[in-house]
Amino acid sequence: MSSIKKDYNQLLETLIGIFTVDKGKIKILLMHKKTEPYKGYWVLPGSLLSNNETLEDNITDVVCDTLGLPTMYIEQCYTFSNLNRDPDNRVVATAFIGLIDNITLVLKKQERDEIELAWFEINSIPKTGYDHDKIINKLVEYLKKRIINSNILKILFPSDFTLPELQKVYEQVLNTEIDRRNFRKKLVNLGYVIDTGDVNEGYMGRPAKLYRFNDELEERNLF
Amino acid sequence: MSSIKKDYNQLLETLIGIFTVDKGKIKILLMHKKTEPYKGYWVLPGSLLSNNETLEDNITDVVCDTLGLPTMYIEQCYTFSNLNRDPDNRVVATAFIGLIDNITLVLKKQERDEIELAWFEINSIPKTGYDHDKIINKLVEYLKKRIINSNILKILFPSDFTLPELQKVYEQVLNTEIDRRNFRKKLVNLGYVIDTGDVNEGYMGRPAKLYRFNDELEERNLF
DNA sequence: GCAAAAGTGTTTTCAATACACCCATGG
DNA sequence: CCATGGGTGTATTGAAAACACTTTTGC
Repeated sequence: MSSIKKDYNQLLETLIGIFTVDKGKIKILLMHKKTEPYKGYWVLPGSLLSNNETLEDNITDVVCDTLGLPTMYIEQCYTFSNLNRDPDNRVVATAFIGLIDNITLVLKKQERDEIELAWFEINSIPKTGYDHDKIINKLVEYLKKRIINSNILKILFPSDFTLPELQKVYEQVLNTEIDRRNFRKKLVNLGYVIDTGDVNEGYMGRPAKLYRFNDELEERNLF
Repeated sequence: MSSIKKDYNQLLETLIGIFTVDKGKIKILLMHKKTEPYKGYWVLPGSLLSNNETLEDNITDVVCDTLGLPTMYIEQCYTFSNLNRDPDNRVVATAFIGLIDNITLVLKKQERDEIELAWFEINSIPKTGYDHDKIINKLVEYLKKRIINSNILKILFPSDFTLPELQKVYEQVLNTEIDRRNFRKKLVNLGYVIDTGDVNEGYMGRPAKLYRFNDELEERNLF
């Protein structure tokens, strides 16, 4: 067995792209790297897999313990195995997406200072280390597909969102403009969202009504 | 570095579910295991990842060299990392799907005899070794989603298929019955398939017309 | 001529699209 | 009262769904 392990010996790491929506903009959480290699660049949070944990356990620990974030919805996306992803070792990386709504997030943040984290709009990714630009691209495309083909937006919008905000997300994902009246008709008339009766005051212009997703609705492609 | 490798030292393997469609039935290719553990059980083909290859290179070699099959369309699906997947070692497995049309397949098969392979309908999977039943399930679900959300059926039906055959595939994937007239209307009237002018003779009943997919059509959810 | 399987047309319903004006708030 | 952004209704088009009979072949 030990002879086998010499020829077949890779390191395995997890990486996570944590996404949220802030004022209708999809954002990803990146970490500022403080050590070489790629010191000063931005990278996806993650860690090496040890022998006594699953990939999912590992990435959950990264989110909760290392980043100090609340537990959140996580999905595995893709495993990257290019030979020179990491300049020092052969490291295979399994990448995840994590989703957290903006409200839950604000409540629990800022418990730790030794790690510098920042949110970036997915169209304005800063200079990244390793092959993380490629991985971020894949994660963003994966997220977009999932938003279109499933109802995971419920996770990013647990309650009390406005239709203009939701529409902006769909416009980013679909890369088109959507007619406001038709968007509203679709979501409200087909029963995907429910009027909470509250409105979103304190912004410019007429206050927007607040909605929540209808939980009883089956998963279906909306667009 | 070597101290790190002691704590973080996993084996990584690839596995592949190769799918085809035969007379409207979706089938998966499994391998009869000739050695312990799980001797006599059926498993997904695969191999351990060595240090100088990517997962994709590795699984392509399995398909072409080990199984003696033609190169085919391959997609990565999921990475399984449960601690006791393999009774002997900690092995993390990245699973792929491969798609091959029945015609190409028949032409190139049977070049090797030392490996026993067989096709199984996805609703009649035999007794499997390791956690491969769970992995097969995931691969089948992944394939179904991809069939619904993309146009990969073009790969399984490169040309000259009948609409009743294609309909059977959709019925398996969607787990519903589809009206023959509406199915035909949708695919033909909306330009997804094109009448080749040939027919499928030699079977019972009226011969079915042969179609091919319209290559110029954009990816879209049909159902 | 009978069994097996495939092809065909019409009507109704509902969602998709296109499009312009009015309303509520903050400053 | 004006700027900003949000809400609303109608008409048209096109696809989805429901539904029954006829055609071609093998035996």
